[in-house]
Amino acid sequence: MRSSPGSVQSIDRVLEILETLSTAPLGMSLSDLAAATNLHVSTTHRLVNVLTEHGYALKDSSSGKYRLTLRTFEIGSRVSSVWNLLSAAKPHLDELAAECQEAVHLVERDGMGIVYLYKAEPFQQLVRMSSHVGLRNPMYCTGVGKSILSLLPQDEAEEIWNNEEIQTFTPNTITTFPDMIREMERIRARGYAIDDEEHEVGVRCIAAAIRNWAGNPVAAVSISAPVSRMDEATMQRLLPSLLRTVDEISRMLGHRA
Amino acid sequence: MRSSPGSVQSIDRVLEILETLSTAPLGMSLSDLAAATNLHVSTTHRLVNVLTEHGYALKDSSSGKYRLTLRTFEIGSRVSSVWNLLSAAKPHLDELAAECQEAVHLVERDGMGIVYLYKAEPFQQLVRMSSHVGLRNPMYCTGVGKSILSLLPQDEAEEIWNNEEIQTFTPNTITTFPDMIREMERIRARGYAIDDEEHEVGVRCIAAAIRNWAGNPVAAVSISAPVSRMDEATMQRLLPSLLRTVDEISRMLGHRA
DNA sequence: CTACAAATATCACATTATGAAAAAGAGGCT
DNA sequence: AGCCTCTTTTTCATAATGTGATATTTGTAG
Repeated sequence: MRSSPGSVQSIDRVLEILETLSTAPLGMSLSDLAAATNLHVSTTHRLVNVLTEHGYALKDSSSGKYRLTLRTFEIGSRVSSVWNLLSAAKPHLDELAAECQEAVHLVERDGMGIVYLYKAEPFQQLVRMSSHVGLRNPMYCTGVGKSILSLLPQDEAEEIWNNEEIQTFTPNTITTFPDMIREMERIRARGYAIDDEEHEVGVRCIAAAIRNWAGNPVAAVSISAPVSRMDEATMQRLLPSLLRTVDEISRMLGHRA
Repeated sequence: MRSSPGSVQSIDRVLEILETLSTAPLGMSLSDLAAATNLHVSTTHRLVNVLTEHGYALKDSSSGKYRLTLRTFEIGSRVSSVWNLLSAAKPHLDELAAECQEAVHLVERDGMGIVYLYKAEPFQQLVRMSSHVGLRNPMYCTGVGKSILSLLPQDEAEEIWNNEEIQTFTPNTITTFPDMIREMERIRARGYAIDDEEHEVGVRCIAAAIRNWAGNPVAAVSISAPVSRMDEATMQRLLPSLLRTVDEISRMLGHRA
């Protein structure tokens, strides 16, 4: 009896182990791992050993705990879209960050969410921001996400909305679909999105989408700053640079306006 | 009959599929994938579907080819050592790159090799260099690798050497162990390593190791440049900054001199 | 419309993964 | 030391699981 069409027990389990290990910065003992995954110790041992033999995990000789090696990092960096986007975008993003003297983010759409691919920060601008390369966030609560969402076909946007577990991160978070539809119209009308403390209190950002050769919004760029430094006037001042940057990157991906 | 102790066929196979897909920037059709992995189409289909259902791969609707999503990128970025090192090192590396106006690399040791974690480049300094974040290289042919190797216990260094398939990348590549032992002594004596076109013709670099709380050389930093810009005088000029940088990072990891 | 190729689904079979139980290690306490 | 407890590793009989030949569907080109 197979649980669902196209499911292989041992693989389901080993992937769960991989993901569990990835969230344990200090590593996990075999029994921790078995407890966390609800697998028998014996089974866990066998599976984590397979990961070890393939170089994905190792057993720290001093602590005796299992943790991930850089193998997943290596493979993750090879994902083609990372390459394509980063090589096209990096110089532009560094330039934008230097020009604005604020943190600049590049994200790519991945399924129902977005993943941060790059973060350019001006020197010593040490504002604590929860974003970092590799982080996955939903679309509805971030400037970058909303800018992408607004350019998708309505049914696709709705599907993404419905698949998301809507959380109220701050008082400003958009939590109903009608509100989001109005927001998406505003974004399309002005050509950029604003995240006004919708995900993190105290952080405001402006964002715009990058389009590929087919015109699809595959990625986005944002400029983020504490509200104190990001008032209406500042946003208007930074906007042209942001829009120029996403245009230049879009063109490098083959987009024709 | 199990092929080797601690081996699970379906997992071995799915990992091979994952790795194969990671090297195919344009994606692969099911039959391509089956051919590349020597698996039956039917089996390949089942396994790649498991990856798809877990969000690691997707089937591009226009081309019909399978490729990896950003899931591995996401998980790879969570690997704890990446976090620890990068957060400690990033500002120092950016500063070093700005100061030297040359490309700066941060690598971490992973098993028998090194993996590039970060690359800081001064503006518009577009020299083609094969290195990029996520790349894995052997130790014997890179400055960063040699600087780490030189601080390992002799038996460990020898084990790494023996496990490596030694390739002659350039006329300067060190290809015999006695030569490497002498080189390691030189590196220990002066406190830094030089890669004098040993991996790539035309690229010279200076490198030094980062030590953790236990004194182990877990990572390294290098400054790379075309030979034309990296003569003896330049190296002597850049060295203090490099050594100061690795010292600062080592201290942040708890190393006491 | 037909033919061919590629992708997906089905299913009987035995190979393969499973987990109980036993063995081997690693500390901790008297 | 020696004993006890907890954790990790190995073993092995069992049947549940993954396998791949075959069938079906889908897609593409002539």
